[in-house]
Amino acid sequence: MAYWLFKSEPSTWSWDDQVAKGDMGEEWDGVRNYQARNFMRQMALGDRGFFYHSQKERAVVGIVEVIAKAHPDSTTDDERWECVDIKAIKSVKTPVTLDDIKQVEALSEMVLVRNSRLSVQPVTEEEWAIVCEMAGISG
DNA sequence: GCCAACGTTGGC
DNA sequence: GCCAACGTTGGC
Repeated sequence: MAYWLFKSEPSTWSWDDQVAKGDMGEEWDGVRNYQARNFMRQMALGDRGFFYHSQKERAVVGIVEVIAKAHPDSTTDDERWECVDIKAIKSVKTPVTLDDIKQVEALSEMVLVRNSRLSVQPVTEEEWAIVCEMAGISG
C-alpha cells in the first residue's frame, strides 16, 4: 500500500465537505498539473492519504482512502486530465501543522516542505507513521 | 496583500 | 527546442 497527500483550499473543498460525502466519497477533480495527475495514475484501491488544508490553516486534518482508480475528470472534456475518488476514513485528533512538520528533522524531505505547490504528493511510509503519531491517530 | 517558486504557453 | 512572458499557487 502506498501513501499520499491531497491538498485543498478549505474554502473550495474542506475536510468537512469530504466527511459529509461519507463512504460514497468524491472525485478529486480539478487537478490541472501533470505531476499531480501522474501520481493519481499510480494510486491503487485502498491506498491511504492525508487530507491537507492549504492557505490560512496549513495542516493535515484527516485520513482518506482511494476508492476508485484514475478515471477521466468529469469537470472537463479535456481527456488529459484524470482523477481518483477518495473517501474520508477518520479525522485527526490533533491537526499537524506545516510548522509542526518543519520542526521534525525526519520530515524535512517531505514534498510538502520541498515543493509546497504540488497539490497531490507521495508520502513515504516513515513520514506517514511520524505524522500519524503527531496527529494522535494510528493511521 | 505580497512575492517567490513553479508550470505552461507561444514566439522565434 | 529554447526561452521569455505570463498565470497560478501557496506560504508568509
